[in-house]
Amino acid sequence: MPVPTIRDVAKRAGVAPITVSRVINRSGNVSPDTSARVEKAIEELGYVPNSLARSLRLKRSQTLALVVTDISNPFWTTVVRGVEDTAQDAGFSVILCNTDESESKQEQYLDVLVQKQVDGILLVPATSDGRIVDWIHKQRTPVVILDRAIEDVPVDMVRCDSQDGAYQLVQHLLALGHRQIGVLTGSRRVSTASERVAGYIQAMEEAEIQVHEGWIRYGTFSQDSGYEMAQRILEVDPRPTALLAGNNFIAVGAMRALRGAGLDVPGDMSVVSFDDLTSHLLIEPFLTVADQPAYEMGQQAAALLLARLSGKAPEEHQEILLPIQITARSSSGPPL
Amino acid sequence: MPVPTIRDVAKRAGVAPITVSRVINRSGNVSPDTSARVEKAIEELGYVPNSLARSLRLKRSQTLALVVTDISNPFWTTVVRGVEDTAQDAGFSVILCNTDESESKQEQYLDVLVQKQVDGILLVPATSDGRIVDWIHKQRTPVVILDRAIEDVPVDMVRCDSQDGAYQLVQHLLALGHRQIGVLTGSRRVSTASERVAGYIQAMEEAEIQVHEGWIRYGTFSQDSGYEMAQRILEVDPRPTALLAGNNFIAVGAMRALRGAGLDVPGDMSVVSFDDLTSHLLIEPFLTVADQPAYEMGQQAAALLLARLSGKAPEEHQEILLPIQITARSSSGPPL
DNA sequence: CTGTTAGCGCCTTCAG
DNA sequence: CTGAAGGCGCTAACAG
Repeated sequence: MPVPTIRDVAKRAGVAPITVSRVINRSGNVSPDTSARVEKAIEELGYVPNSLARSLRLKRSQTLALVVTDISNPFWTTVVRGVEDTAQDAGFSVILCNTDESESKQEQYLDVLVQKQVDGILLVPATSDGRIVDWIHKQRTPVVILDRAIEDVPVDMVRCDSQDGAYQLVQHLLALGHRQIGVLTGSRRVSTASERVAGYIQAMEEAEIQVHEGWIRYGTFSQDSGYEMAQRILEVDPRPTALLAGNNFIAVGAMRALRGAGLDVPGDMSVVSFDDLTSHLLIEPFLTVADQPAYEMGQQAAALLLARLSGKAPEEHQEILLPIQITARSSSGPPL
Repeated sequence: MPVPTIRDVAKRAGVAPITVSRVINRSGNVSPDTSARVEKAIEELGYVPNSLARSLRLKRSQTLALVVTDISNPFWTTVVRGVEDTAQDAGFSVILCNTDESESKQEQYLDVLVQKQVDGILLVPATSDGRIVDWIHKQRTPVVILDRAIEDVPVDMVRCDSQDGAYQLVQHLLALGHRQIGVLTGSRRVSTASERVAGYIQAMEEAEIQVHEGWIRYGTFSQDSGYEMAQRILEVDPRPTALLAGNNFIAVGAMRALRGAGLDVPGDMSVVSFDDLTSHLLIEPFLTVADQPAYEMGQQAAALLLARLSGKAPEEHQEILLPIQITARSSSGPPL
C-alpha cells in the first residue's frame, strides 16, 4: 500500500480533497462534523501532508538556510541556536550548511539551496567578494549577510563592531602598560580579520606608538594558524609583550605556541582575544576577551530575514551593527 | 519577469521541455548541437532547476536529515562532519536538527522532516523509547539510529561500545589503586548513560569491590548537572577518590565543583571521562578519556543509510558497534 | 535524437 | 459550507 495522499483521506472521509486541505491548514470554514470525519480519516490512514507538493504550489517552503564557515567553533553553534530558535517560533525550518571557509563549497551549497527553493538565506560569507550576493539576488532569494561585511553590494547585514572590539582590547593592554603589541588575525579577504587590525591600528596610533610591521600577522581563523603566527611573531625584534588574537581558535593555537616556547601567560606575555566561547568547556575561564553577542546576532539576522519575507522590513537595506563588550580576566597583566 | 522555468528555456532554445531536462540531468542522448543551444538558453536566462518539482516527480529529494541532541557539544559537531562529508560525496544534502534532548522537539522535527520528504533520517534519539522509530518506519522513511540504543525495535544502529569504554576507564582507575570510585552520568532513559554505569559495575564487581549506592549518580549530559552531581557525591561516606564522568560536559561541571570545594585534580581526586573533544579548545589536554570515534560514527551511519536507500544494504537490520580506546593523561593518578 | 501526453500532491479560483 | 477544474515545474513512458 503506497503512502496515503490527500485524495485517499478525502475518499475515506467522503469529501473532496480541498476540504481535507482546509481542515489541515485551518483555512476556510469547515463544519465541525465534516472536520471530525476528516481528522478521523487522517488518523486512521496515518496521513502526513507532502510539503514538497505544498511548497511547489505555494511557491514558498517555510525553510531558511544558514550557511556558516566553521561548525566546529562554538561561536558559530551559538549563532545557529539564535537563528534556529527565532525561525522555529515563526514556523520555519532551518537547513544548516558548513563551508569550512571555502568559496567553492559555498558556491556549491548556495546553488543547492536556491534549487531547493528555500525562502531565504543567512550567509556568513567565506570572503568579502560581493558577486555571490549578486548571484543570489538574481535568483530572487532574499539574503542576510552575517558577521562579515561584503563589499560594494547593497544587502541586509548583521554583524558586530569588530573594529571597536579590537580597539577596546588594545586600549586595555595599553592601560596595563604594554607598548609592544602584536595582532594575529584571519585572512585578509575576510572583513572581520582586517577590521580587527584596523581597530588595533587605531588604538596604537592614538597612543602614538609606532607599529612594527612584523607585529601584524594575517593567517586563518584556526588553531594551527594561531600556533604558527605566534611562533613567527616571537622572532620579531622588538618582540611584543602582548598579543591580540583574532578569534578563539587563534588564541588557543597561540597559547600552545607560547607554552612550547616556555613562556608564561600572562607573566611573560599577555594574550587577549575575540570570542569568549571556549569558556563553556574550560574549567576556569582565564582569557581576556571581546565577547561577541553570538546568540543575538543569530536572532537578529533571522528576525530581519523573516521581516523581509513577510514584507515587514523597510524598503532600504538594513545594516545592523551590534556592540561588543570586553571582559578582563587573568590572561592579561602588566608587562615584565 | 518571473523566475524562468524549464519551459522558458525550452522555448528560447527552440526545443521541448523534456530535452532541456535531458541536458540538465545528462539522461538520454541529446545531440551536441541541441545541447549547446540549451546550455546557452540556460545561461542567458539564469535558469536554475526547481528541485522541489523534481523531487515531487521523482519521489526522492536527495536529502538526508540528521537529528542530534546537542549541537553545542563538539562531540556532535564532529559527528555532523562525518555525516556531511559522506552525504556530500554521494550527492546528498543534509538537514541538521537539534533537539536539546527534548522528546517533544524531537517529535516536532521528525514530523517536519517526513513532510519534507527527506529520503532518510539519522537520529540520535532523545530517549530509548522505541515508538518513535515505529512511527518513522510507518512513514516509510529509512532511519539509522546513532550513538544510543533503542529498545525492542529492529532498526539499523551505529554506536560505540559504551559499556566497554566505562569498563576500561574503571580498570585504569583500579590499576592506579583506587577502590572508592564514583560515576556521574546522564539520564536513565538514555542508553549510553546506563551502559556506562553497567561497565562501571562490571569492573567493580570483577575487582570484588562493594559499590556504595551513593557512588552512582544519574543526571543529564550537561555541565550544570555535572556540577551538581559532583557536589552531592562529595558528601557521600565513604567519599570516592576518583570520578568517572559520563561525558565531557559532565566532566567540566564536576571539575568546577571540585575546584569550588578546594580539591585538586588529580591530587585530591582523579577524574576520567568520555569524549575527548574539549581538547580542541584546551591549551593543554589533561583529561584521561575514553575517546569515541565521533567522525567515524557519523561516516558509518551515513554510509549505512545511503546503502539502504540504494538497496545495497543487507535485508536484515545492521547493528554496528565501534570500539573505544582510552587515553591516559594527567587527570588521573594514584589515590592519596 | 526529439517530442507528446500525463500526472506527482497540493491549493487557488470560481461555482454552487 | 463544499466542490470541480486547473496548474505549480518537472520527468517517465511512450511515440515518432
